[in-house]
Amino acid sequence: MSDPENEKSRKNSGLNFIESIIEEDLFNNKNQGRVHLRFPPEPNGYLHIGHAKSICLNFGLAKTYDGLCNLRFDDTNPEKEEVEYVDSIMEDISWLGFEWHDKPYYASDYFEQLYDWAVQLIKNGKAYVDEQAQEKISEQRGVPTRPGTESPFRNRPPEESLGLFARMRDGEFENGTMVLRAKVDMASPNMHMRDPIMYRILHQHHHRTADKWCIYPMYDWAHGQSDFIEGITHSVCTLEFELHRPLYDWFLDQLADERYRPQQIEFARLNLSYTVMSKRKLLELVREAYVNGWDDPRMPTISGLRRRGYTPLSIRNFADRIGVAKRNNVIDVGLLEFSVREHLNQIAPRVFAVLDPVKVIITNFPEGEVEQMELVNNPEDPDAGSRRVPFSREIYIERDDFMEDPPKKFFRMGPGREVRLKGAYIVKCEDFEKDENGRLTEIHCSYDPTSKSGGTGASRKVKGTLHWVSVQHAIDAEVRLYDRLFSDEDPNGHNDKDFKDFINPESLKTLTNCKLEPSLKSAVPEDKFQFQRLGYFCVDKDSTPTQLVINRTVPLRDPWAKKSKR
RNA sequence: UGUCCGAUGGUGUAAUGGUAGCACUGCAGAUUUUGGUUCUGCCGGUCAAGGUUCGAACCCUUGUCGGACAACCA
Repeated sequence: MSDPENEKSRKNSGLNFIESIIEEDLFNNKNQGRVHLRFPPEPNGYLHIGHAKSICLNFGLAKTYDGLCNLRFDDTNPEKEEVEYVDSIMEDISWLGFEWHDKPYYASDYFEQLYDWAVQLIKNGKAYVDEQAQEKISEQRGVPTRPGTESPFRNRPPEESLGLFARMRDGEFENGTMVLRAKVDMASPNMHMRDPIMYRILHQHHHRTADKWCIYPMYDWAHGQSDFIEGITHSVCTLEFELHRPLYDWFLDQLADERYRPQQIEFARLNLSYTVMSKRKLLELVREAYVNGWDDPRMPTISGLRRRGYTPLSIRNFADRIGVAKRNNVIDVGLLEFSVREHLNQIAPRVFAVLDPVKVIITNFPEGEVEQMELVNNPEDPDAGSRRVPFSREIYIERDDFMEDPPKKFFRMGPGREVRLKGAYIVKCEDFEKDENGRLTEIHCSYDPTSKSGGTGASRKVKGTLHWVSVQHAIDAEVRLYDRLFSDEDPNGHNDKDFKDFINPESLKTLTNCKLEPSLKSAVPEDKFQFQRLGYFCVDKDSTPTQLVINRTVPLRDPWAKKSKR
């Protein structure tokens, strides 16, 4: 874990409900006082901010209770899973700043053990092979309000099931012709207890076990037993598995005794406003090219946030702040933005960048002269030092920083108005030029030579301070401005519409004529800056040695923009 | 008309029978060579009704509302 000093001090208030459970268990010396968690992703997609909540929870719990946390790939469905995803998941967890215990674990490593246990269940009359068609089984399962009916194969002799199960494994049967079912209770009000399927036949290559298996265990059978094998004490998952818990416990009843037994605990998943969070929907955005890949900076994926310029600490702080509970929640995406700003404010060097440049000529400044202005790199960090920024007769300022007919509260440049060029001189607008379309092309100013930063005339009050870049020293860049991907707070919340109907057409604006101060020349991908007065930005991996490409992570808070919009 | 889970300011989350607090947001002000940061203040909440109790957000009852469950997905 990097930079623990910056980490928010843990728990100045009460415990969350999972911490309460763990402390209670510790007090009772349950499981010999061990605390062992696990993060169990299915490698069928990229990790997103919702997973980050779970990662921070599980690894964080292990850390605070001096326990362990495994990374376990829940790879029991070869139809959807790929090594590409395994790799990205490991990269993302490491990047977030967590280390898994020992090595990456895989549910697929337990296939043999799971098979043996399944055989044991059959022998004990707790499981049977069902030869009915899928539709038949589904029909017999009934509905939540009505009990199901038993399969005609339910009470076949264990020897018969044993033989069939072995032949299933040997590949004698086609996909979908047979399943192994647990014999629980077809009349249970809990659908998951109505003789759930433990194994299905799937003649499918697996990314780790290759073609060794043609039967694969279902989630309910694989997951709890994997926890059991790994010695997991607290199996933390999301709310939708609540109804699975009786089955989780039922399977464990067949194998475990009171000396050690993992416990499933469910918490409410993260929902973010203006965002979709399901892997299926994110996949859809990628496949249908609404975004440019899983790591598109507009994606709520960890890799997208990384490319956007988020830091691991900012995400961890976010996870701390949102808390953990069982009620459904929607977190304002603004809280995530607050968390990056908070961290970037501490660490990001300030630089000058003009995104929409307009030329200013300082008419009384000597032609050909260049002054090196000393600028502080980060007022929040005295150790960040300072740098020299060249100033000359022609500079760029932001088009937005000039108004021909400004309102009284506009503290920037306008005809006859004085503004300070940050770190340089106070200038006064004497004149401006426009083209035939009325578009501003050039501003003429005079400067006060005594007003140089630090000089005698510099202390006088001037309403506005602008950033600037010297024309002859400027480097060009492409800057990508991102906005939320969806224009609706809850893109999933409309029964009559698809979430993609709410994609924000302005979620990406590309600016190609941006001017940066020369110190940015050596910047490399993932370098982060505050473009003074604009926001936090980072260098994108699309940059080339001759062309910088820069992403806007998040704009600065801007009360003026908010006010002037009204 | 089943089972399970949940309900505290706009959004989250604490208080575990004893002053409803914190964060984000919003609003107002101070500081500021970033309309940033920082600082100060303000607005704003226990789903409802009964019950237990000296005392209830917390315990009990009933109701209301919301969510989850009917893949050979996880």
